[in-house]
Amino acid sequence: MAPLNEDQLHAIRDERREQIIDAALGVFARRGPVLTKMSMIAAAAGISHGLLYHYFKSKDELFIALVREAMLGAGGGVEEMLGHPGTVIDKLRHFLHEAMSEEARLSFLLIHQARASEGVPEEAREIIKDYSMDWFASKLKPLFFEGQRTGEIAKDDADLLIAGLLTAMSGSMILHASDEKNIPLIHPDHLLRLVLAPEHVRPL
Amino acid sequence: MAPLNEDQLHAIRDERREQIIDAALGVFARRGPVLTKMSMIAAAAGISHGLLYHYFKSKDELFIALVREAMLGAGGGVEEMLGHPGTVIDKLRHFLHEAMSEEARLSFLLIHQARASEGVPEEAREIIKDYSMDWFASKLKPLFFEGQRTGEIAKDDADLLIAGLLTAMSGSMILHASDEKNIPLIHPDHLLRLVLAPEHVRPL
Amino acid sequence: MAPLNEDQLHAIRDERREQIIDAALGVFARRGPVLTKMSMIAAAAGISHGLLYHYFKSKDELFIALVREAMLGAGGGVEEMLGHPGTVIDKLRHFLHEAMSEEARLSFLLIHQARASEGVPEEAREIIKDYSMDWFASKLKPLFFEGQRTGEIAKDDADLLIAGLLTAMSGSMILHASDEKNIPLIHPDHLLRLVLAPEHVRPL
Amino acid sequence: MAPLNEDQLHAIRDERREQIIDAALGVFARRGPVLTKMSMIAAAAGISHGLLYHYFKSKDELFIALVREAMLGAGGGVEEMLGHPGTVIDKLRHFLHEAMSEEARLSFLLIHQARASEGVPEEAREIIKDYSMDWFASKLKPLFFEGQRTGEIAKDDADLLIAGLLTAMSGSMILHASDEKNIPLIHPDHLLRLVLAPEHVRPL
DNA sequence: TATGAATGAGGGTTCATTCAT
DNA sequence: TATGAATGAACCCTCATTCAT
Repeated sequence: MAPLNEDQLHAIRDERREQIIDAALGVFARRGPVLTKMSMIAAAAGISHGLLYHYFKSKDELFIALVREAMLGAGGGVEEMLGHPGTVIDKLRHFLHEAMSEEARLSFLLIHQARASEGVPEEAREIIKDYSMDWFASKLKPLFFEGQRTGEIAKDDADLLIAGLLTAMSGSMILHASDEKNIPLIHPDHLLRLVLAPEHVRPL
Repeated sequence: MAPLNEDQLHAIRDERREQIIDAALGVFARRGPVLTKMSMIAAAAGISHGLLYHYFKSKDELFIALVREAMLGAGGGVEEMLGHPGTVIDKLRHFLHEAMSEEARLSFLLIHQARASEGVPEEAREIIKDYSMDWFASKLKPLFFEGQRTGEIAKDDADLLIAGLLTAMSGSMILHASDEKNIPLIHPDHLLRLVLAPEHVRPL
Repeated sequence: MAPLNEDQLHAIRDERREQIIDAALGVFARRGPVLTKMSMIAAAAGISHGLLYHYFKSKDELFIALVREAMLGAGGGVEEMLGHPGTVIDKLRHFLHEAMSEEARLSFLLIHQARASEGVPEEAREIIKDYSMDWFASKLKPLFFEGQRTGEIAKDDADLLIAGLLTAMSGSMILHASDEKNIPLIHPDHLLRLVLAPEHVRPL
Repeated sequence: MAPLNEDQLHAIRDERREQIIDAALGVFARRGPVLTKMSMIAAAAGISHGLLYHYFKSKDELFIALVREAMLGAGGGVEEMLGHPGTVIDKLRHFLHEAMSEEARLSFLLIHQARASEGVPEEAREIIKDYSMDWFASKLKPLFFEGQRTGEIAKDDADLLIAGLLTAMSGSMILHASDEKNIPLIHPDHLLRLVLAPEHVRPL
């Protein structure tokens, strides 16, 4: 019954924080900030709602922390993709598979919620503004230009291609995550067709 | 002196109803049923919140009425498309342009909200169940088969193609409707590429 | 299409007022002032709710007018009873039959509502205070004294006898008027037993 | 440091629940379910209205809980009376004293409200249907028959006697509980006279 | 650290009352 | 006189947040 020592407390603290963040990501991503109730997060994390407030000052702060983390992941994903070996198509395919993977999807949805929902705290808006669709686009543009040079990418306006690709991807993920479970996720290789030059389109 | 006559009252009622429905469609479509406050609809319609209840018994009833109307439009749009003259591609392009047009978009979003949101009244769920994505798919499938026969449509699994097309379209519209106004709507002709046979892909 | 002349308007006005008062008595008596909605009175009177306000400035004023009228009737009933021919028992039996008759009952209930309900306008309270149970008691007391002298009435404290008789009567009428329609009205001759000397008790 | 232990929490919960039930009984019994505002109960219990909802899901549920409890008491009271020692008159007098006692009166009024008021939740209606006036009557009838055999009870129709007794009692209690505090409760022994054979009537 | 009792602001809905016609 | 559209105060209920333990 000796009191826990400093390290043990620290360990508990970190573990709890992780629990909460995991739980909150799942709920916020699917429901958006307003429809997410603190009690849902507490239940998902297996703790009392009171305890949430020891780790995060408010719902807004928790949401902001999640958005911040998700943005790092998303930004990193793009960087990582650019370093992926292979052709432009290889890079893009890799990126799409990554972004739509089970683990990344929640972060993507969260960012969508932060972007599209009502009742998002101002600070969260600021964060995603820095990594907005424009930011993605600016990162992808050189890649698209190269793809157009090599003939892999369609010759249309690169901005439109990129925006189309990203919104179609996000949109499909959003719908797939909605309650109607029988809406399938669009296949990354199908998505790719939005931007491929015709001669590179392959059957699935 | 005399009270308003039958026609005048009718005119007022119809006008108000229209005002409310227009206002409510805009708010519901963007925010979903729970985040939509009756006061927002009232403000958008330029009336007091109390007056809403002269025209609709409850928020749920209003939402249901809107969904019902939107479903009529959506269902009709598909039928109309099938009767459109021209090739399979012509029909599809026509459909996409219609569905993504300024007027149709809100209805589409509303249906999305009814499908994907929390707090949707049971009756609204029933209505869209009849015209679910499956229903759309079943209508489009013969067209896709024909397109595959004529070589206009890619030879992949028709179900996947259809689901991909529809979710990409819906998703883009959702994102575009969100508050961040600089997210562009995907171009219908780009969407079409998701399903076209390569040799039919044309630059925008 | 000539405009109505003064007299016709007056006639209409009186008729409408009567309609409203009749309708309102029925509703107020059964439901009490707060649970009575102006729309119920309007419906019962067969007019629009707006028109009510041409005849009575407010719900309170209408209720007060009804209470005033009912109190007159109730007071008159007592006076009339005292002048009724016959023995003390005859007078009392006559009074009970009158008070519990179909026509008088609504007025009685209304007074009960004014006495017992929440949300009764102050002025209505004032009116019935003037004709409160004390007033009734003071009118009945000489009669009871006489009855005790003649041996018709039990020898107990007259105040208690009177209060018991009146509350039992009112109470039975209240329950009878409630929605559960199978609660029978107590028989006036049974009520009488509450106060009769034993040797005057007769089987029903 | 440590959270409250199981027992302490339980104690608080029970105490609060009791507080609320007591407060609610007083208000519901006097005002009926519709005129009772949750804020009144909260004020009477000395807590915030929000806290009410930690203990009872809704106003209806609280009312139903009270009715259920009151019916247990009322039903039990009748059974207990039948086992009371002494003559039929002794039993009845005991019953009347019990039913009109300070503690029992509020329950009686509550049941009256559940029977007679508007806006009573369906479930509450179901509960009292089982113990309706008919149920009381059926329990009392054998006793009255016996009393008529022994000559204690008047020879009139037993159903009418019972109904008269019960409604007079209820009615008096209702009036007595109303705000005008100077309406005295009818004396149980006076009530008894409604049903006694003349030779058993005694001065108070 | 951890719990859950407690509070109160805010949103849906009803209904008395006003007012244009 | 007569109608019903229109307003807004007040009530039920939810849920973010605080706090005693």
